[in-house]
Amino acid sequence: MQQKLVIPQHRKVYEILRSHITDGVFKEGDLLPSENELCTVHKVARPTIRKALDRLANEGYIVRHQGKGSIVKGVPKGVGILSMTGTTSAIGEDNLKTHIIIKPEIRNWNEAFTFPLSQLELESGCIYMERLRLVNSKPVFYDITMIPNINLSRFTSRNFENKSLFDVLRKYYHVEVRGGEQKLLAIVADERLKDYFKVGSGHPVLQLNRKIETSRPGFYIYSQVFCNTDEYALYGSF
Amino acid sequence: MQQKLVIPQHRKVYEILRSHITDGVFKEGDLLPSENELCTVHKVARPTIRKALDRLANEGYIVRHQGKGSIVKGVPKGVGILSMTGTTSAIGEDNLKTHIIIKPEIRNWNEAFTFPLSQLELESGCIYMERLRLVNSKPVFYDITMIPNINLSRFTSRNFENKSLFDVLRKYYHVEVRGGEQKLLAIVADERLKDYFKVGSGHPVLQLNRKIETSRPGFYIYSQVFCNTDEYALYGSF
DNA sequence: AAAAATTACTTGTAAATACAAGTTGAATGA
DNA sequence: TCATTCAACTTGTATTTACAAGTAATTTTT
Repeated sequence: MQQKLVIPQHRKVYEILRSHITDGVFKEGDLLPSENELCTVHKVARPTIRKALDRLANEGYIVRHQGKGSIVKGVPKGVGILSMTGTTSAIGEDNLKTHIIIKPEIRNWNEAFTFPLSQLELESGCIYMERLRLVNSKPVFYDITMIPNINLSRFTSRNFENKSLFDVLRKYYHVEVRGGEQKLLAIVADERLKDYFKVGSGHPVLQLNRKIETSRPGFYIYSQVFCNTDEYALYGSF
Repeated sequence: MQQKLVIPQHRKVYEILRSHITDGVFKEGDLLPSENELCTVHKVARPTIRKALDRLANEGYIVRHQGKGSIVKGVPKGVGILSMTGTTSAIGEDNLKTHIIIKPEIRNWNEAFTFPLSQLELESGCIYMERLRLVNSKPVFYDITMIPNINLSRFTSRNFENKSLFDVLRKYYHVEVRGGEQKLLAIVADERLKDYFKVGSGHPVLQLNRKIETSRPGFYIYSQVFCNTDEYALYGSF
């Protein structure tokens, strides 16, 4: 089966306007050309233009005001760790340092935190690693990552110091992250976390259990992240 | 200024179909009546029906297939509280009971948790309420909600027991939630939380500070939610 | 000069019409 | 019987037309 090769007009207009916003041709606060102007420019009828604008408004690129016009709101703002895949993409590389606690090694697994595993995943074994992440030299994240050992040759011999795991997967294994699910809870630091985060007894810690979908069907990445939110609260937008 | 009293047809149709899905009249997997059938039933033209269906599809209630029809997908539940606006939409009405701790009342405010306030918001005062949410008869959420007192006539006299705040805002005030931002952290239960959640000293609690955007420009809802994640972890997909 | 009305825009809603394109099952043919 | 064709659906795209309603600046009136 072929790709749909005819791209509808309203989609073309959407793509054009969208790129004009992301590229800065239209900046935040700007008034978009009126619907009728856009009609003549793109040589389509108003409902077609409106369909494109509907989508832009829906995605947060613009806000429309009856009687005034459509005002550019800019690119929908950055998503924090709660809707992102890795720590690096949320915090940024500059302030983030990584200590490898346990280098990637092949293990058996029985379960991935609270997520059930498929037969194939169980049989393949997992690549296990533990990392401590420092934000501005302070330990904030401690994460355990488990990846099914499927088609990842020489993975355990790669170096992950100060590198994004997901960049490696994308670059060398063509595995792209698509989304995922996560469970959040608050716990009390155990001995290990007290040691890593250098905190006292009874210290609250935020825990995330995540199952991350990839572009490879049936290939999931499991990770468990512990956060010390004393100084850095987790941020997310939706 | 008056409320907008004329509700557009496409909106009415949307509300009807949506409630039919949430109430189980249409169940998951069901085939919705065809667009033309819906036209005759609701006595409107097809573009009007399509606009209602567009929104339902966009919000994940239905999936449309060219040549086949629109298939009901159910209440978009995949998204938990982390990407949703209220507790009700994440947990579902059935298992959720609400105790009003402080009924909506008008107050002054100096700050909204960690979020800065605009001049207008400060001058308008806020509607303040506190609620305890029970999931399967166990206290799990305790939330403080602050809403700017702008154009919300008779709001404080409404009843919010076991009702979704956001449904009320949508239905009676045409305020729709667009998105928002939130900060998450883990804390130790204070005396108040220990009392509400019936937990002992040193109990970890998950705290969310949220600023929620609405369809009204400049109108934000602020809420602070405390969760006892002992039995129910917060769930989210991205 | 200040208030009110007008006018010329803007977006919002709604209908009627037409055809394209995907799906399905029944009728038709070999 | 089996495969093909066809007809009758479905949703998708697009135009044209019309009017409602909000906004803002201009003009007129007071």
